[in-house]
Formats: sequence, structure tokens, C-alpha cells
Amino acid sequence: MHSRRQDAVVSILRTANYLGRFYSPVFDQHGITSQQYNVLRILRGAGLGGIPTLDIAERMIEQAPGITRLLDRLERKKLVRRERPSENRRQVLCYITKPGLDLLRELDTPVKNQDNQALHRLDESEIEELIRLLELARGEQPSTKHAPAASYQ
Amino acid sequence: MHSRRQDAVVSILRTANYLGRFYSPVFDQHGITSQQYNVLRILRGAGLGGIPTLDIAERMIEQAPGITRLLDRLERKKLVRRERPSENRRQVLCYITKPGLDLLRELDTPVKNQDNQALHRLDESEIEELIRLLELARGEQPSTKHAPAASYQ
DNA sequence: CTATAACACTTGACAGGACAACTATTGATA
DNA sequence: TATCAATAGTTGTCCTGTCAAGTGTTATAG
Repeated sequence: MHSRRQDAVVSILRTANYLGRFYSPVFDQHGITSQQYNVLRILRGAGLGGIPTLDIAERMIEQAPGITRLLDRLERKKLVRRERPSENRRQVLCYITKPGLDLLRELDTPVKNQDNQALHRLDESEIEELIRLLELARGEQPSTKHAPAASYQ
Repeated sequence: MHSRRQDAVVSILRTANYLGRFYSPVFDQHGITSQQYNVLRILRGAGLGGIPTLDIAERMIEQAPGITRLLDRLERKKLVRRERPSENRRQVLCYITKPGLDLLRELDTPVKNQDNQALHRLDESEIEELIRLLELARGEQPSTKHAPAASYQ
């Protein structure tokens, strides 16, 4: 009836929830959400060349419609700029603005603080083991060392 | 700059996301969502006495407003019944209906199947270790054996 | 016994994720 | 070159989650 495997599933979901709440005060204080922060980080990473809308969606593991509207909100806050280049009028290139970069810089330290405090009960080897088990859980090949993610999600 | 602790956080979030997508087809096929399923399970667990709205919210680790509206939708589908008892007209007791119980019974097998397939790459000792590490991650005292959760979340 | 606090929600407004359907471009094919 | 398919987004709708503010009900204190 009741399996440990199911307990593990529940535990993963609860922990994700817990972590969301752990980080959210940092973003709240600056008037953005964690998802908006992630998009801004992706845009900062993309640099001056900008990045098409759907490429952002891909890096976020999210569906396109959400990204369009999330960008709408960031644009309203002047943190992001979008333009449809005349060479290829199908896609929409997205750029982070100066105020966007400023906001990210303000957030760098507090976010890093949260990163360091998160999971503080786990030591280094436990962190590695957790990463390995979660990769297995997602059906991925466990890797000894990971390429850096675009952002914290 | 970039820490393994942060990788672990990202990994937890991604895995939760992955699991959500893993289970959702089962619920989709029966016209409910995973959250609605969770509430129905809680109501089934509560039995004939019913359970107040906020008690459901508590077990779901969710805010009250979401539960009120979720119950509205379940009531529209006739899967749930609510009443304000005359002894204490402040609270609203929620009950699962016959159709609600029938739906849960239909879902029992497919959900159990998903439970068994989820995390199939992990063996028993890895499941135990994962549970332990996640409890630590949430800052809880690791427990050798857990009380069964009300539902999969 | 009446004002006030505490309780148990409910409502409104907004961000986010998901799906389906639609629009506008561009590329490919006949 | 006219047509059709593929690409890249956008719009509409729905469910969920959160916060703030409001309603009705019961308990408490003066």
C-alpha cells in the first residue's frame, strides 16, 4: 500500500517547496519573483546579442506562453527590452536593460548568501551524494561534475 | 561564485518539476489535477466526520485562499460537499462525495503504478539515503521511519 | 451586556505554469 | 510563383499559489 519510494517523491516535492519559500524573501524585497530573477540572469548571460524568447523558455524548462507574459511584466518594469529584428521578423530578441543589470547586481550578494545558507545541514560529500541521487531520480546519467546552470533554477 | 550547494538546490527544483510532469498524465486522464487529487485523498482520510477547510490547507502546506477556490472547483464537479454546521458556524466542514470516492478508487491503481515506476533507477538503500538527505535539507531531524503522508504531496 | 479580539474563512488582484488555438514570417516545393 | 509547411510567438482560458483586505461568527474582558 504505502511505499518508501512514494515517501521519497513526497519528500522531493516538499523540499522544493521549502526551498522556494527560503529564497522568496530576497526577491520579494526587490519587487521581483524568483522566475523573473531567473530570466534576468539568463538575459545577463546572453550579453549584448540578446536572446530569442523561446530560447529563454528552453533554459527555464517552461512553456512559451508563460515566458511571453513574464517578459511583458519585466518590460513594464523597464528591466527588459524587446525588439523584432528586420533580418528575421519571426523572432523577438530580448535584452536586459541598465536598470535590469543594476537590480541583478543588488541581488548578487543576498542571493549568494541564501545559496550558502541553503542546505547548510549537509556537508560536502552529502551534497555530492544528493546531486547524484537526484540525477538518477530524473533518469539522467550521473555526472561527476556539472556544467553550471544558467541560474538557481 | 558557483557552488555545488547551489547545484543541489537547482537539482531539487528540477527534480520536483520532473516528478510533477511524470504524474500529471494520470490525473489529466481523469479530469482532475494533482492538487485536487491530494485534497480528495485528505478528505477520504478524514472519513465521515468531514474536515474544516483550514485543516486541509495545513496538510497541503498551502495558503487558505487557494484551498477555498480549489474546493469550489471540486464542489462544482460534485466530488465534494461542504456545509456550515449550526454548532460552530465559523468553520466549513468538507466531505468527499460518493462520486469523489469512486474517482479515487479508479485512480488508486494507476497512481500506485506511477509510484512504483517513479525513481525506478534508485535501489532501496538509495531511496532511504535520499529521504534522509532531503530531511536534512529541510532542516528536519532525520527519522528512521516516517509516518505515512496524507498523499503523494 | 457590549465592545473587542480571535477565529475561520472568502474575495480581489496578481504572478505563474499548462494547453489549445491563432497570427505572422520565412522556407521549401511543385 | 503560388501553396503549403515549419518556425516563432501571442492570446485565451484554466488551475494554482500568494498577499492583503473584508465578512461573519464566537469567545473574552471590562
